[in-house]
Amino acid sequence: MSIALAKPVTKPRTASKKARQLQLIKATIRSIAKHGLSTTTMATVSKEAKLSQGIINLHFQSKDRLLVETLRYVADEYKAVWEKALVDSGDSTKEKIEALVGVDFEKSVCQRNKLAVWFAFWGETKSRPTYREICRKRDQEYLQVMIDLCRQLIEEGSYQKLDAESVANALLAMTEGLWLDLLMSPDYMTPEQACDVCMHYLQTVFPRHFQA
Amino acid sequence: MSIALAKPVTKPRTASKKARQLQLIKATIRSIAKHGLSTTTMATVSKEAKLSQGIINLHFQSKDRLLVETLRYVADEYKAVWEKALVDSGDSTKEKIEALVGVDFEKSVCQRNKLAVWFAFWGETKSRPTYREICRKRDQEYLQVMIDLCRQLIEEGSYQKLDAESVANALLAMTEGLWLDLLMSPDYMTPEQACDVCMHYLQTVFPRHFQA
DNA sequence: ACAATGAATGAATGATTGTTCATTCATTGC
DNA sequence: GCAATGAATGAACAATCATTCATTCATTGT
Repeated sequence: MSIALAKPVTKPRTASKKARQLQLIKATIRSIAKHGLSTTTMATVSKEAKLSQGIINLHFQSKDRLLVETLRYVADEYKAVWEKALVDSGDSTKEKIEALVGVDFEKSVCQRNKLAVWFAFWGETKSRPTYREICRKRDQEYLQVMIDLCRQLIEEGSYQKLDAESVANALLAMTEGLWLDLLMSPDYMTPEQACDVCMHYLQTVFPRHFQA
Repeated sequence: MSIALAKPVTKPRTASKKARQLQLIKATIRSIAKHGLSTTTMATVSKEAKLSQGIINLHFQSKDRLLVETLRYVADEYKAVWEKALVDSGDSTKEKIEALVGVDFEKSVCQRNKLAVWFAFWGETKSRPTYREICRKRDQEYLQVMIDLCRQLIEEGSYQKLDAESVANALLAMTEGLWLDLLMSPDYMTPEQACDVCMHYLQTVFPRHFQA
């Protein structure tokens, strides 16, 4: 008992740089979700992280860099999740598309805090080229994979009338629009129902692969 | 000549309350599009309106009210435009749906400044109930009309497998997602192309009404 | 003409915000 | 054990911001 109590009287004040930065980024996500981007301050973030005022400038130099790194973190995490889902999925084109769509409505991606972050930064893209480029990159990478998969499925199923790019664009746009519903009206629709809306679209577009 | 010059030496300083408020709201829209919501200040707005600092508090009491009234203005304008489009459209259900979709990609609605305003406020909805309610109301009113039209078309065309609510939700989500593309990557897609993506969706869902 | 009205101004004010830095404190190597 | 190191603190500072208000000025009624 006395041995067990001996150490933890003083809390360790140091952590590795990476760990502190991650802690601050996660606090930023919570702060944006809780207060909005326009009222997220150095104080709200450091308070959320239960650390002192100066800590952000120590690790990120400025508020601006913290915000950019937060956006980059969410974007990288998103990419990592769908890349893993592709690897883990079945080999068929249909299963890969299914896995990709599934990711967008999965817990780690489709939680309101994360959605709030996406929309917060999307709202600033017109005036902030840095935000815009990060967001566009995310979109383009995902879109390219989806286009390729759709093209493959169109060949496999001889859906001659279909244009892969249009279908992929429609699917991606639909997902982002459904995210807005989930952010704004979480009581109106669950992530599962939102996913069903996308699957329903796939059924009507690729009837021979996706059937009810 | 001397008579023509006599008057306009001094500019009129007074305008009706409504006119000034509208001028300030339009300046707010431009400021949000140019600087983003989080760096839109009383100074950027009054400067954009070419009026003095104190003018906003005179007409709107606070910055907060100005922002809420700006959102309300954009929402009301949007509703007015689609209600007019419905009245002006042909009588058939198909034409009404077409008119409704067309509005979303029409100049007055689908300009980047307006889109920037929508996304700016959407990004804050999680933390600001007032914003959320205005945005939800807009969504719900439009959605309800679209659901009713889809239900009618499903009956007319005997599309037994279709669920009106799913189709309307998918269409609305797609539109909002396409708005994001138009805001972020205006060079990748034109409003006309975005509209085509929606029309393409309608073709696959209601093949007997919308054909290529 | 002139006074009364109220819209508009912009300098001043106080509150908030991002950033800095001298100091504190836990950790590491000797 | 004892310096040396550098992570972390939080009070202090400068900059920015929303708001106020005494003053200016165009308009309207008499």
